[in-house]
Amino acid sequence: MKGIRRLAQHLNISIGTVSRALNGKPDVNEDTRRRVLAAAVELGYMPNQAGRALRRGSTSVIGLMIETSPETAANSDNFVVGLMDGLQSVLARHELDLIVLPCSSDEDPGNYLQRIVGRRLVDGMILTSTQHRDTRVDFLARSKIPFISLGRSDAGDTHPWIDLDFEGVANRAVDRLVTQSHHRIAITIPPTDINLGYVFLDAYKAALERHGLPFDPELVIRAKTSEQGGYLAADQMLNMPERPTAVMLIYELMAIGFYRRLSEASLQAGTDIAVVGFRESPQSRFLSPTLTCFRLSLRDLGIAVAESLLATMPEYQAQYPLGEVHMIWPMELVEGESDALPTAAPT
Amino acid sequence: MKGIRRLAQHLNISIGTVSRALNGKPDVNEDTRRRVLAAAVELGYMPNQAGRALRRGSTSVIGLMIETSPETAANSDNFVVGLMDGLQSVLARHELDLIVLPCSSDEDPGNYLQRIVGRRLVDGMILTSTQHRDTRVDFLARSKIPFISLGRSDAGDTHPWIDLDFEGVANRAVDRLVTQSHHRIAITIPPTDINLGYVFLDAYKAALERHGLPFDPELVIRAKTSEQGGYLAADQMLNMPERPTAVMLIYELMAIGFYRRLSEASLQAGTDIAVVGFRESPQSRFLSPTLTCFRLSLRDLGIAVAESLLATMPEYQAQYPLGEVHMIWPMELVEGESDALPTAAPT
DNA sequence: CTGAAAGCGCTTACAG
DNA sequence: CTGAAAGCGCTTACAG
Repeated sequence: MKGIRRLAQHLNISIGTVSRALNGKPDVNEDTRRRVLAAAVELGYMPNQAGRALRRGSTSVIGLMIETSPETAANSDNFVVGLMDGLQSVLARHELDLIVLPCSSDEDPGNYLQRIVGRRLVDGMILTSTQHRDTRVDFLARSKIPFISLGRSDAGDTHPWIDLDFEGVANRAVDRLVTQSHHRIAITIPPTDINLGYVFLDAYKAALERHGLPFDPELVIRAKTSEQGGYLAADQMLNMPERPTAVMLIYELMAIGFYRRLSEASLQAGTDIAVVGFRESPQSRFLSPTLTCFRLSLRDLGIAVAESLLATMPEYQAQYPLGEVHMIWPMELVEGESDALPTAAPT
Repeated sequence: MKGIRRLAQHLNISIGTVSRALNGKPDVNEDTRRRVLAAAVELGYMPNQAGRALRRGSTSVIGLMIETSPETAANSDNFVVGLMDGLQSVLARHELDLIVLPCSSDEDPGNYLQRIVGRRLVDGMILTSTQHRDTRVDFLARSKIPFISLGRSDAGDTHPWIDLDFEGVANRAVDRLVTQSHHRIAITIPPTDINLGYVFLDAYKAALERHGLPFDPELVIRAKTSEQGGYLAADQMLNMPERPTAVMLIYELMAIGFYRRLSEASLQAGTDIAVVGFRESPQSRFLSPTLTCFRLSLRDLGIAVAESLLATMPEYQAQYPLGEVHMIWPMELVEGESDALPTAAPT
């Protein structure tokens, strides 16, 4: 005898009553409920997930899909782990559990997701590393499972998403650099099909145009979003016939490699070339020079993502009347030393 | 009509035969099997996890528990994400899925684990951030669920574990520094009860003793395993009346903050103070000066962890006859510039 | 080789 | 307020 049956036998009542007591149903004698709850703790009873999910038709589990290929591992994980606490703080209100679903580099993300969703492992999904053309989005929309993506895709506003304010970042970075008299401003974008690369590039072009600056495709450097990518980006820039005087890095960790390459050329960020990073991180504050970048609260973002997901789930949408969320998450400029040119470069 | 029933109806055969065909049972007509497999793909059928798990009594899911408090998030995640690909490469052989179970900072890790295991969400568990006195280990041992911990605990060899070679690292680091004529060698250890702090400290003491150097408790600096922790550790060292000439940092990211504080004092690692980091990471290679540290393959470690876990599971142990694994994972010295003192300090 | 049936551990209408 | 029973979607002895 095990599970709820054992508990019921121990108390000498039916399993139905035990279940009702445990699940907080109203029509249970208060004394019975107390006895059941006490016995559950005493015997360490936990309802079997499979039995419960099968009967209920839902799992009370929300999945967060990440990719674990060595490249993405190096970047996005810090970001994603930072989100989790915020996500869980919302989900915990409703006794929903968060599980992270890592798609290995051996498996196609689309297939992986199909397996997870097809098996009904989760009630809702959160996607990360959204691609420009992302088949996962189409699949989830077709399969009617509640989901939200962290990042837009070319599917536009046909599904819930929250994305970082790449436009704002590009605008303010370019404004700031132009004010410092820079007019050859490079950017790095990821070499993959991740959507943020597209968004950032467009925003950069628009910002240049606003300032009447020409767009030079040579100044768009495709580089891995890693320390090494930063190193190689710096290398590429140093070898340009007409060297840019400023650069915007799309990932904060790239700054470490970028700085390294500069130092090998006896150059320094801030003094010899202006560098603006993307997301503020512990690293950015302790690098020398400190990195000018943009701040956001990962916890608050996690909370917003979770609430926006719940807003699409029938059982919870009354509590989160947000509709289908399409949201740009603001980021705040943090001034560092990396673009503080003491004397503005002459135009 | 849905699930396996729909598939069976579509093919006009019984659900039993469908199940047997899908699960590769031998007593199925090959033609029938082909038709079933084709129809499953066509209709996008995936067996419902709850139904399958309930019937089988096992989930085919392995859990990897991590902690998502802001502090641990900053460190261990890079490490853990790096493991995942190796873990999955082994688990995939047996159609086992890896899920990551993040314990939020609001919840007690022991309670969290009890909930997960009690609900039978997974067939086996991998623990990380093993504490010196780790109640999770005791709980898992009592509940008879297969598990392995990444890191030893004070429970000793009563359960499977794989741990990094802190002893070897401490030995080689001290040897190397002593050869460079250092005799005041500091170390940092985490301010928490995580077991690696204990192991590292013991190994450090033993290494000093081997060289006939006195142990000075003042040289053991408790510092957060973060950039900021590194910064504060450097600060503390600089203010010591008798300043250490070398330091071993227990986490690689601490070097960034450590370097920053040195640069604020117009000092440099390698020239003014020898720094040895712990695990090699992309950062360590791109810092200036590059960090002397120790290399390991996270993928291979992940493979070893997964295989050692399977070795404890009845269905798989014949394929992985490793017994109960207690394993120290070797690490290889990577020479950097951070402890390359051009002129040895006089004794 | 295939089908009919039992049963995994729950939750929840339904009777009483 | 409680109990007995049905049934969620599977897998697997058991018959044939």
